[in-house]
Amino acid sequence: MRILREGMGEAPPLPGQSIEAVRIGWDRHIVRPSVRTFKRKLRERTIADVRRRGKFVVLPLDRGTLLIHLMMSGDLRMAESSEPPDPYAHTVFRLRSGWELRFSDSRKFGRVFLLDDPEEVLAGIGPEPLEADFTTEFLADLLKRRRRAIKPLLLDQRVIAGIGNIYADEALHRAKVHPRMRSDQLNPEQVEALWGAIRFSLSEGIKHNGASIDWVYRGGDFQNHFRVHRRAGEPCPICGTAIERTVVAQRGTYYCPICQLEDGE
DNA sequence: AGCGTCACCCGGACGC
DNA sequence: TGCGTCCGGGTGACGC
Repeated sequence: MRILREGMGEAPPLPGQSIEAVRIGWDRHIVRPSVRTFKRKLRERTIADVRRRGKFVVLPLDRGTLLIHLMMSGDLRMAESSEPPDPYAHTVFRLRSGWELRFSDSRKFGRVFLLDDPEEVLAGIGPEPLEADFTTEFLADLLKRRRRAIKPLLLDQRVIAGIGNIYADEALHRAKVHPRMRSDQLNPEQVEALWGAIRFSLSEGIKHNGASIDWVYRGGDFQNHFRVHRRAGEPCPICGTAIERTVVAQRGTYYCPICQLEDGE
């Protein structure tokens, strides 16, 4: 996990930083415990590590664990206390070092948990698709045991961790699988292709520091590498056909009507 | 089990 | 120019 630094110079590593105080500008950022307890408990705790599990940023402390879900407009960055305030930094961890960890979130959808045991929240999340144990056989078995449209399945965090709308669209296009195709209908070649496509798309996103869509700049530029997502009307990079937009499970869905045939074998 | 719908939030795009 | 309205992103609650 990399925490971007705003402005010039290098931010100190987060592990080892101790929290002096927390400022909360939007109470509903804090899911639990209550804002009051959250602030009190965090004072003088030390951040021990920076990890990721699914879409959560995981900050193990000397006692307890912070979980932060950025949703789509959230952003974590380090800034010195003297730097101009960020009007969207609704939750700010002031550190003893004079630095701040700012959770900026213009649309206020993000959420923060302080838990004694992070498994209270993380236990329900599916396997990590970039881990070695996420094999094609594992994916094949998982898809075979369910009968639902492949795209909502990929988005279901209980099934596989960390795939969002962008990555589902990109992976399905790369694997040439129609977003509405039933998961148990994919043939072995399609499963193999999807396995690679999921891992490739997520790795690309990480390599590019994620995507910045709309006006919400989050440091990354993966949006410049989308093949289909948000590209309705533009040519498919494989066959040149115009990319189409449809809605699958209430989510905007972009696909190539030629490469990703609904009943295509 | 899995689908549809709604709520949450707000900047930008669009229409008048 | 200044309004009003709609959209979308991830998730959870709720009803079927």
